[in-house]
Amino acid sequence: VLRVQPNFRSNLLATRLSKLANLNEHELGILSAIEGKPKYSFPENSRILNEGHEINAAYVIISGWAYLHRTLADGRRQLLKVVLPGDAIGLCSRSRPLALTTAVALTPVKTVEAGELLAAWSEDGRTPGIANALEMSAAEDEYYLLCHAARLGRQTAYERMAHLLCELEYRLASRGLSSGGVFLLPMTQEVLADVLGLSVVHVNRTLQQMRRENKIEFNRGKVSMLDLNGLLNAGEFTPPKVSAHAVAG
Amino acid sequence: VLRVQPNFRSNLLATRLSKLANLNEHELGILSAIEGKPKYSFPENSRILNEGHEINAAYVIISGWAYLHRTLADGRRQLLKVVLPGDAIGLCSRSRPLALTTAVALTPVKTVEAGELLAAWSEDGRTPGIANALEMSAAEDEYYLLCHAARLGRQTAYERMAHLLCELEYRLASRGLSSGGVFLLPMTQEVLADVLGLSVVHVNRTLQQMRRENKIEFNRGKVSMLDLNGLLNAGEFTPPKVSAHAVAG
DNA sequence: CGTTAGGTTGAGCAATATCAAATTCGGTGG
DNA sequence: CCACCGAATTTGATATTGCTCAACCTAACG
Repeated sequence: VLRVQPNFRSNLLATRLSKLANLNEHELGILSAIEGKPKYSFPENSRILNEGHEINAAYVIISGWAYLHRTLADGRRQLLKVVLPGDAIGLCSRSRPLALTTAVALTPVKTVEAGELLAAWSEDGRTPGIANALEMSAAEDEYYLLCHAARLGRQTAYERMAHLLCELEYRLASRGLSSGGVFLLPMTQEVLADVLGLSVVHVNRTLQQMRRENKIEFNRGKVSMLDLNGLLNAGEFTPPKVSAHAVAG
Repeated sequence: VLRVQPNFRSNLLATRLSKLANLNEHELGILSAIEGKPKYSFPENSRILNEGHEINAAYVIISGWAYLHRTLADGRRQLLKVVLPGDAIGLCSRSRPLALTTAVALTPVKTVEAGELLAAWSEDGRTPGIANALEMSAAEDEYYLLCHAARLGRQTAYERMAHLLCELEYRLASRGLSSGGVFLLPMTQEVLADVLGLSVVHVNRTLQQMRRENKIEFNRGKVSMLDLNGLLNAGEFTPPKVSAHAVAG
């Protein structure tokens, strides 16, 4: 059986960061060393960070998905960021940082500890590429968060869903985890609802409308975006452009 | 006539940053020198940054309010951040940065150019206090943006309004621009609607409900929060706590 | 097979949007 | 001082989107 898409990629970190800035051999070495470090496993639904608690380690996700969220007193929940393989959690340069949100494993998650990234970020001299790439990555994160706010504030259910799918596809593609609009999406409709600020029922109906219109397939955690252009248009998704520097191929 | 609250404060920047980290005399000197620099004026509704365009200067707002926003193809608009006196616009350490959102003057705005802040941020050795304070400030900005997303995604109109008013009061108070829940709010209901992801009419009705319940007064751009606790509770507002470090009084 | 989590469906409802008109308010020119 | 103007606010009526509740279905898994 042909695997449409790998669940696991080695070189995730280097793949991703080298698209954000030019990295030299030394820096690539550091990144692959980080990926080779011992793995920390977080079971599904376990907490990786607690809002308000001190952050003790910077992690990079090697496999699995996570999310940042906030919960209101009566239980209403809003996801604030979907964290993909290759993303960091708790990578933060201020001193004695407190977590601004709670982070939870959406699937079983494996991470490596990535203090080296923090070191490479501050010590500008010897790892300018990594420092640069991390800066770009942080800016992209901010961009996606801004988009998230605009989505929640001013888009309809259909538009939100389209925008989210486009965003995920785009982010996954840059890690080699999506191709041709086909990717694994390990989210229940309830989780989607809490990303998009909608009810489960309405998410269900929105997905059905997209299926009816032949925009997507979505079964057993696998999405196929049949009409990527249509969705990009409906959701008005625009990929991040955070710097005027070009990255050499 | 007693002025309830000053429109203009000298020492805005030093006031604000010294609440975020301990600053030495040298650093306080740098900050007040920045505030003394020549002013750039932006008329009401003029653009300060354009999304996607390169950022050429870092500004600090000395007087007036601004906002960051994004607009959809059909004109729907979502404000993403309200920028207050003492806040920076375009303070950004990556190389050749592009603006992630458009910035617009909500009122006439005066700024100073603040390249010194960028310099003080990177050159860690001699201005650790400023570097630290800027780090904290950036983290608080992120916190407010996360709150904004949660507000838009999962709170009711009434809760959103309560949360926003509490946030603004809190941020203004740290600059000496609010006391006892009384402050100037230079926003039309239409702007409030675009902050909160609501229609103007609904903003109007929500404000009226708050007036009826004696939670607020809001006339001619002046807000009095008559029941601060009630509003904190209704909006579930929590001030940012971004670091475990205490700041010496 | 039975159990269970997740997905689907229908009916009714609540929150909020839209539209259109009326009113207030702060200027501004006569 | 007054009349007028435009912007902002307010109001009422109606429409729509998306929510809630409850039932039912399906597929995976032990």
